[in-house]
Amino acid sequence: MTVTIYDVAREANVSMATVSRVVNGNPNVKPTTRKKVNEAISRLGYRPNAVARGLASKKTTTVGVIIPDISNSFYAELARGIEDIATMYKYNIILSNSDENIEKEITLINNMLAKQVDGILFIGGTVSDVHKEEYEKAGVPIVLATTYDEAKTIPSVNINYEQAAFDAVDYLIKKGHKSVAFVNGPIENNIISLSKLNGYLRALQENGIEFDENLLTYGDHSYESGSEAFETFHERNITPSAIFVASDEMAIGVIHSAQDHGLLIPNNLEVIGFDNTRLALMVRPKLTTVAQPMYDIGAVAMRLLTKYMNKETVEDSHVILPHHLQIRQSTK
Amino acid sequence: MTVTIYDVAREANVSMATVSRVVNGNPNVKPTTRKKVNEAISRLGYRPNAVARGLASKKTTTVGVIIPDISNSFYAELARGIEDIATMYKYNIILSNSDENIEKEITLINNMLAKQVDGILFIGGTVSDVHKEEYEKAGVPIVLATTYDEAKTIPSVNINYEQAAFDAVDYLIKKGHKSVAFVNGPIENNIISLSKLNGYLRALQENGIEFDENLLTYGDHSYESGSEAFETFHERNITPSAIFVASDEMAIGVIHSAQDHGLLIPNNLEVIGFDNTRLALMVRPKLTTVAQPMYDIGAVAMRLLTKYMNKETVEDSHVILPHHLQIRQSTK
DNA sequence: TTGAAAGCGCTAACAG
DNA sequence: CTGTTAGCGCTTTCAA
Repeated sequence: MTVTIYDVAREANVSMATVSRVVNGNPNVKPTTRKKVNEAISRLGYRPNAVARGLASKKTTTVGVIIPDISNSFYAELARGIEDIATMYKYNIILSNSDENIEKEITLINNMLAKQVDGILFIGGTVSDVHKEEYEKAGVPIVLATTYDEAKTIPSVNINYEQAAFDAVDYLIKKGHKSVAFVNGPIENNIISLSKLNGYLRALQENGIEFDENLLTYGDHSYESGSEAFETFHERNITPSAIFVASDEMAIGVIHSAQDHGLLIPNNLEVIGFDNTRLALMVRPKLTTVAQPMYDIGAVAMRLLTKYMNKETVEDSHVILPHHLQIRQSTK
Repeated sequence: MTVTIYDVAREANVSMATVSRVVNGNPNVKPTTRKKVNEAISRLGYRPNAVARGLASKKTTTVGVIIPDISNSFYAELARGIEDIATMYKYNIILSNSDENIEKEITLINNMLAKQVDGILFIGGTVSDVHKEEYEKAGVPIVLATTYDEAKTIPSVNINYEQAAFDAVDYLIKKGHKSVAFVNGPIENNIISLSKLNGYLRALQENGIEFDENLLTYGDHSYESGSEAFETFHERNITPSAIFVASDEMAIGVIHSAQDHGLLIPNNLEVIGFDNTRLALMVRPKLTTVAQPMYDIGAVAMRLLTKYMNKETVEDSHVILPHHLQIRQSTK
């Protein structure tokens, strides 16, 4: 039923080794022989069995991608970058959602390792000691994206989140705002949210503004939690003139909630989001936001992983991609 | 270096067959033996090699998913449904983007087949005769989602797109609109867009309204193309009082463009979108739209595929999931 | 330039 | 209940 390398060998009157050589593009094959084999291959409709190949060669040309949630447009964009580069380098991707749940993550890592992936891309989430242990005994290269381990021992691709948050808040303060609120993402166990917080704090400090904890609240990056965040400020009886929000979707929630309270954006309230997802352009007023090159982060991370998998020497194992403040209509 | 089933067998003083049995949960193992083996396994940190297993058993517990574009939130949501069910049934997913490009699709199918996937999920795109040929010689089950083949020989999961479009347009007409415009998606080679067009046409006909080709235009489902579509109507010097748009993102483009022309939504113009993506709730006015259960389509398609892979009998190979008109603020 | 042969790590009869 | 023995389809020395 299935045609194997033996069938081709017989059909072409050569040994299976020769067939293997032509299939793998080994140059040590006489052109005549190569032609003969290729003809046999197409005549029989032979398709090399990647599983057998993987077993024999110990390479599967498959990488595991652990991503928090593919239905989140931020990660979806990242995934596209990963996949495009993977395809370019002839790798396939096994994609799994972790929901940033440590147990799931560990299970996924083990599952992927069992499938003999040649490398793993770990997106978002926190890198705990448990992860590190797994990675050490993994025996395949790992690259992190939009996250990093505290000790920075694992290669990673990120932007400078601290600086990015600083830039946004500093911009607001420099425009004269004295009370800039901040709606951050979940901070427990999240090194990225922590960095953003640090950037916020530093911007206050460098501008001689004292930190007011009433101006800080948290959401889960959803639109709804953005609305709730604004309500929280409202209930606290504080009316910031500017709000920096840790993601676009939440920022839009904040804006709509503010508008429901009769505020005009940006005249009564200026808002800056984070990520620069497609969403930022699809709302009115268009959202001013910290632009993060999501596709590129995925692409660069995958490229980095290919280097490790090919045992190329890597000059920079901790890539920081540029970010910028994309000014639009939610700020004056 | 890597610990194999042999190492475990030696460590536990049993044969490799016995180890294989306990690893695979075969009941024919004396509890004492099982315990002994399990201890050896954890002592050695043994992890079964799925590639070797796949070669021997001819099952990889991996399915291929061909999707137009994972960065598109519609497909991303669908992918999440697929992945969740796949995980539930212990399958992994190899995910690849096709951009609805036939050549890529064929390449992907062959690549996945080479990797010995146990089944394939084909999302969106057109199912041509070329596809069918590939599928026939594939030897593994295929399920289509948000598309179907003309002859309906391949199992599929969809909503009734014709009826869905009809419902939206009929709703508009019944409200008194005499000229309802339609911004459709690309129609060449796209059976779904075609169905929507048929639904639009039928709604006109059943309500005794003559079709006016000036009221019909096309976009590529992007926000920008939605804006352009409205401009097209404007240039044609026609001012529909209601527009049905084949996707939410385009609908929002239409709305913003209309607003830029001074129109009030929904007072001067009513708009209905399609899909009910998260987006529909994140704009003001909130978008009235045809709700399509994206997650469920993915989930059901994956479930259907598992049935075929397990050779279960399937009662209904062409699943039609329910849709409904979600009324919000972009209609009166 | 080609072939023979030994695995890769596991499953699955078949015996016992 | 357990062990023996063939492969699964391919890559990869090693010889020739």
